[in-house]
Amino acid sequence: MNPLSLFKCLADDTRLRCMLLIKEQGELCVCELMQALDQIQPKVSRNLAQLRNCGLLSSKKQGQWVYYRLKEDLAPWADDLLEMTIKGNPNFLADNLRNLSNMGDRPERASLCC
Amino acid sequence: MNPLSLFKCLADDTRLRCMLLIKEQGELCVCELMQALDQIQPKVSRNLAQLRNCGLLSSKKQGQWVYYRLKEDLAPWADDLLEMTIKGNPNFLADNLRNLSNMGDRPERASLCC
DNA sequence: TTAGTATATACATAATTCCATATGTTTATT
DNA sequence: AATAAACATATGGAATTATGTATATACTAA
Repeated sequence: MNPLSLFKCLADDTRLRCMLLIKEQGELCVCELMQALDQIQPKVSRNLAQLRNCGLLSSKKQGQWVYYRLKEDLAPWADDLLEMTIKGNPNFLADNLRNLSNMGDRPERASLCC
Repeated sequence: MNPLSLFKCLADDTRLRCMLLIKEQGELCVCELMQALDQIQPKVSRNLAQLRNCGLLSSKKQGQWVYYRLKEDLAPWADDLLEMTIKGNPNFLADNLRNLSNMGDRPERASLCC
């Protein structure tokens, strides 16, 4: 992960919020991100695909849902950078996290039930 | 300094290298950055102006030269982020620093002579 | 099998960003 | 005063990026 690629990925509101929300929440599926960001599905999906292609996210399919999380081998400096961004901007995700917690019928995770 | 603005500023090769070089060197003038980056003057100048307009850099004129440095009140998380980027990518600036040290006739700084 | 939900992607267009060239301003030098 | 160096900026156009719509795939449930 070279720094220019990382910053290009983060230089878009949708992608930045996706990355930070996933960093905070561990993993999220597309429909949760749609709700959190209040954005239509193709927009969210397309940007997540881009983040995965750049090596920032990985995805796993579970039933009808696709969960995205930080790539397991993400460079430590990049991971720290995300954390620092969250810590340094405590209100940046406030609306998105509220939308997420207001979401009814969030999909159950394998990690929660097994 | 909101995170999206910062990442947009850093999502360009010229601007990213300018920021990291200035972070490392304390302050640099336009002609030094031209040499370090091997880029023409209007390109460097334009991007520095953008970084200043976004609140990342400040400039001071000294004789015929204009020196750029990190804005004094730059948010600590942003400053730390730059440092982390440098530390996490030790070779990223190698070529630029070599170009800089090969530069003959670097302007003398007030900070060095007074 | 049919219908519905979740996600991905193709395509055309809109919006943004980036650039080289040309030119202007300021300062230093002769 | 005339020339040159350092820097800034305007402009038109090129290139990149982002978007909405439409559609396809995969899975679930009835």
